[in-house]
Amino acid sequence: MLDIQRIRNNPEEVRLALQKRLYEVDFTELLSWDQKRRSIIAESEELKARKNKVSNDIPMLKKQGKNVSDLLAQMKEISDKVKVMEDELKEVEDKIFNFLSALPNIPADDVVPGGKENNQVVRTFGEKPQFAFTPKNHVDLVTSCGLIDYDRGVKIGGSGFWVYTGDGALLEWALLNYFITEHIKDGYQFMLPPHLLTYQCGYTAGQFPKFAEDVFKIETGEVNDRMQFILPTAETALINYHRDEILNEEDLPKKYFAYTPCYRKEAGSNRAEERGMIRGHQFNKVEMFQYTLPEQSEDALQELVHKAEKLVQGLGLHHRVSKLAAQDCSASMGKTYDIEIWIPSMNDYKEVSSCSNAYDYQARRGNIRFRRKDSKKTEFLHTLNASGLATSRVLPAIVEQYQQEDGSIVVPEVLRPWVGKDRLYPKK
RNA sequence: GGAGAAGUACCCAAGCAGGUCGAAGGGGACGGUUUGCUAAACCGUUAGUAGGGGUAACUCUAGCGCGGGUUCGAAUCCCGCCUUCUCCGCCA
Repeated sequence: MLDIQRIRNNPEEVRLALQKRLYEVDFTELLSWDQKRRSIIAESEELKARKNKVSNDIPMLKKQGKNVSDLLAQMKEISDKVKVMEDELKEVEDKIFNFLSALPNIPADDVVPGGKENNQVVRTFGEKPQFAFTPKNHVDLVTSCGLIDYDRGVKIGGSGFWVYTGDGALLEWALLNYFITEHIKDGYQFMLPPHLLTYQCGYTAGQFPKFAEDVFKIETGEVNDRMQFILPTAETALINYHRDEILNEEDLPKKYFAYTPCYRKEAGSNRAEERGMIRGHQFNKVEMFQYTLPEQSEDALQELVHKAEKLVQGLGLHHRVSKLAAQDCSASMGKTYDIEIWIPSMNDYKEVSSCSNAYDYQARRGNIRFRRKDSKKTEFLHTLNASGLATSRVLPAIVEQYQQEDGSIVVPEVLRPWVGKDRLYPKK
């Protein structure tokens, strides 16, 4: 949600800022609604003030034995008038709300305009591994080593699902344990939220109303504000944890992380190049989340990016960090860095973490504020989220980057305590 | 799943046969008097918030779980919903 006051005062500035993400918007209608809204309020409140005053006087007049029937009739008239005005007001406020709800966040000043093609690689870590043999792709590797069962995954869950089996499950679980351990070391609080969320959660996060088609809804409610859906990311839960709250300045920042599976429809995105576990309807992710003071969110974003990178580095995997161009940032976010991991068989880098600063965009939608210690004033806080990490591309990267000529896979050192093996071999 | 009860400000809690009730009382917090210091005692302050108008002082509107309705007037009456608690049943 953008601040309507900002649009009211500088419509052109906001329009140009949104244009950076190739989003065209015209505020003339909005501004006329805004004008109308305020004039209705001014007029109806004046009527209400009068009505309140007279209504208060009526018992006294009655006590004095005066005839108040004229007054009652007058007040009835005013009451009816106010009612009509309030209907009008609600109508125009709905229009304003719907308009504002659909607007994406304003990109930060240092975010470059345009689409994906303008993303900038900020830094890279490691080198592309060179193989003295013909490397296999991750689908073949995890299948031959018995780590993932794709066929039976589809059999029991339908297209886009897989099953982690045996050492594969251990390897997956080891990754999650590794991430969790690191976040706890860094002072983040571990959270396990519900996986079913209410409509309001999706609204606050910025997924609704525009992207409601991307999530799995469950049957219980058809009406928008009663429906529940399965979370597409733990971010959706964590942003709502402090919804409608006023935190104290000294309690910020709040640093959380959560593990949840993530469920996404991914409708229409089944591309041949994305076979395997690169894109599925369900994947495991540990998500970091921060609520910060506005003046600290920039540093917090850097911290999150470094934390995500450190996790990939700890695994010894070649990757790079990209700063996204305006259009490639998701709607709620003002600035985003992606950590992208090298997948040899695809000859490409794939996102394993997206680290974003939403500034006050989500806080406005969720009405999440804090109180300044000195001035006692309330302000919207800033929220940030970063994957740390999603496993569904880390595991392919591990098996591909660590594969050996005999088809076995070396287990990254940091995972060995949990996997209990240092190498995984193909089944006969 | 079935049956009851309840949701009032930071917390507890009165009000609920509609009319100075934006709300008694207590606790807490804050300020003060007293005091060598602390405690106690006493006095005082204490909705927060959102929105409208105004350069401002200030002023008005909304608000007693949420949303509607009745009425000149609703914390109080009516309807719908949400949440919590208790009891019964069922179950990992």
